[in-house]
Amino acid sequence: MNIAKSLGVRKGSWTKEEDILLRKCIDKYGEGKWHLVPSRAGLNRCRKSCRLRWLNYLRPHIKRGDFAPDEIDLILRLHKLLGNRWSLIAGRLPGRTANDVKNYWNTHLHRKLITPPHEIQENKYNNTLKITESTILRPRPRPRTFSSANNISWCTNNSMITNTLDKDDEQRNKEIVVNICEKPTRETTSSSIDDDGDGVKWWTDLLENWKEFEEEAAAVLSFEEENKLLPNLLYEEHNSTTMQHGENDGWDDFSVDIDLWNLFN
DNA sequence: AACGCTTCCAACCGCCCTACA
DNA sequence: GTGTAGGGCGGTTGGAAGCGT
Repeated sequence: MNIAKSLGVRKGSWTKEEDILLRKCIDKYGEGKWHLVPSRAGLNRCRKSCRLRWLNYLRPHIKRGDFAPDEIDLILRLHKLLGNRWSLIAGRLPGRTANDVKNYWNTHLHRKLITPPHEIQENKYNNTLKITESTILRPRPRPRTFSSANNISWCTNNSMITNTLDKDDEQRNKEIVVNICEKPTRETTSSSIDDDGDGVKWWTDLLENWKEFEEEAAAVLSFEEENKLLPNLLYEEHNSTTMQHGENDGWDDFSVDIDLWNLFN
């Protein structure tokens, strides 16, 4: 049963007046205590609706408009590393919200990744996804978040990574290892992007070299298996971050706080 | 101009995690 | 240990806007 409906809570698009009321309320009381926000602000909205409106639209410094090539590149790389953990990905893109990133992925990048480049070219004006057995994506296990750095122990053995995952997940985890070990340079990244100004070449290369990726990843994985290096690598990356408590500067809510940016540079 | 189809994105939904009683 | 409430997340939806015919 829909509680919102049963209580007569307003739904749908927000009006300017509602935005003003919500903004005033947050200015006055600060973020948090969302259950109190509707009454404090005088809004006939549920707490979740208020929170979402603030986080995705009203919060200061939110960037709107097209994604820059650098941002697209970062999204592609982070998605390869993290999967659909939009809040983590958005945390690495100043001014972008998880919803923005998710929407951008679903409307622009996802389709490109699952449609071969020549088909995109051919279907320039009608490149909708053909639903076939091979293009239907199975749902993934819901990603878990970890509340403290102590939980870095999740990677103390490789079995955790592959336990509950399907084949796609295993593939992605191989890629994680490749990413960590190779640390692709910024120069190669930028030049790939600049080739077409659209960030397309990077993933085209990835698709073309998929076999190589697989082979390298398999080799690295078996090496890891023998030497148990992955946990140490991650742990060192984690410890190498020198940020003091409270200095996260917007890089919030990344419990397994590997410095991802460093991984890419 | 009108219609139908597609794309985009703001907002909602349901679930999970954590804290606390 | 159990139940509950609040916060947060990813997946999905619905309507507006854009586009082609």
